[in-house]
Amino acid sequence: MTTPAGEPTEVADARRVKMLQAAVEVIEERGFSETRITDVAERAQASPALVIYYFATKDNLLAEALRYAEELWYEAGSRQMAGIADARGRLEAIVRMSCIPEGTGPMDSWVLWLDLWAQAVRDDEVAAVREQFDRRWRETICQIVRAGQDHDEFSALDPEEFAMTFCALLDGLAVQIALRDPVVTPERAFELSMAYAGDRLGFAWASPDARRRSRR
Amino acid sequence: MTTPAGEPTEVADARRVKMLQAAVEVIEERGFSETRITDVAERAQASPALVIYYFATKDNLLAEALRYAEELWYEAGSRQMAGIADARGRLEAIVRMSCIPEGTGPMDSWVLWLDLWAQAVRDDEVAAVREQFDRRWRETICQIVRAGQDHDEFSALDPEEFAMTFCALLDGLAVQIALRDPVVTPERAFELSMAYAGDRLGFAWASPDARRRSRR
DNA sequence: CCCCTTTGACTGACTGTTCAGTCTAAGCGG
DNA sequence: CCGCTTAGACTGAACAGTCAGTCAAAGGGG
Repeated sequence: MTTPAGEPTEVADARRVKMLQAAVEVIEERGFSETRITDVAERAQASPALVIYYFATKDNLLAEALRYAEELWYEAGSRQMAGIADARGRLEAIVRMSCIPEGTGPMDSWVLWLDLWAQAVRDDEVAAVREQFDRRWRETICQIVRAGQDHDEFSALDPEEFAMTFCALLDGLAVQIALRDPVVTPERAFELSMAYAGDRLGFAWASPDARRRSRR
Repeated sequence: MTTPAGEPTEVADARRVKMLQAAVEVIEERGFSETRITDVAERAQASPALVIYYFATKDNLLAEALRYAEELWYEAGSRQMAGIADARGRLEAIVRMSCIPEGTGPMDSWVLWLDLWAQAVRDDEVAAVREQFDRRWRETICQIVRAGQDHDEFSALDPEEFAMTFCALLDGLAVQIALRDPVVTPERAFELSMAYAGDRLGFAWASPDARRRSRR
């Protein structure tokens, strides 16, 4: 066995996290397949050999880095929603987070997800991370919808179906945002998402172009 | 200059296309970054050096391969829509094509698009291909909507806005389909897309679970 | 003979991984 | 308190393999 044995020390654990953090950053900058162990090692102030010492193989390092990033994203989501009582507000918070990059933490954009998807096609380990992430994401939406329905904030519709469609919409918009499409700006994506949610869930969403709508 | 000079011969042009076709196939099988010149050369029954002779660099080859694939996809779309008179039918045809893999030609799935997106983040040439593709795709949807509105098939809404949202929805669903998500099957994606379109554009879409809906 | 096409052989650069061994700190018998 | 041992953390240097791109030369049609 080359990996650290038995119980991980606190020191070793901190190192591990530092390397994962570094890996996430490098993947974002250079892309998944262009990420070299040396880059990660440099950023984590360690030698390439040490990185292998901790993660055994490059593939494993990258897979764990994606897992770590997913966890970060999810925690950020929970933090955004915390303290918001009404379902509509929670939905808005989460949509805003998903559309408008904030620059908090190492996940300042969706570019990582594009790499994740591309890799998930052929890499089973990455595919598992992707699937779990999507499941959790849909489940989060589902819970918000159900809570809103219980408090008569939202109209009665199948939460599963709504989540499936809504998450797909958010994913699709996220692609445009990540690739900086000149037409689909983050703000526009946010408005479109909320307009859809308001329409389906039955709440009024005051969009900036509400004037045009109110005329009809 | 190492590339074939002046006017391309018919023979040389056929070779070129064969190589592009081969490249697309290899990219689909192995992924963009794992595609080696040797693989493409082998499949096109040529030597690696000849591939370089035609395309100068690997990056150029791959970029042109993506352009070629985009063209194929677009032609397939036109073929699907040809002969369908009503806008609703054309929309349905195009959504079906985008959701349900057919296996016609080298584009038997969306996996290529995931690679395209991931590469577009850092490669300007690929980014240009992506942007053009998206623009054309949205424009196609726009035209269908406008045609439908002219014949009073569809209700009056902003075609641009609809196209933006609808294309994002299709993209998001395509991701799930390409990654074979156990929940979002191709048929389900097709139904969800058409349900959304019917809802916004104001036509009745008889979904398989129409019984449940008609009860309320 | 000339020019375009094609190739096999080669190379130079890159990079994941191994390995032999160093350094540090803790455990422990005396 | 001291020396000895052990184990984990860590590293520099080398290895082995890969792969894009080069080049000199051959093939072949006009």
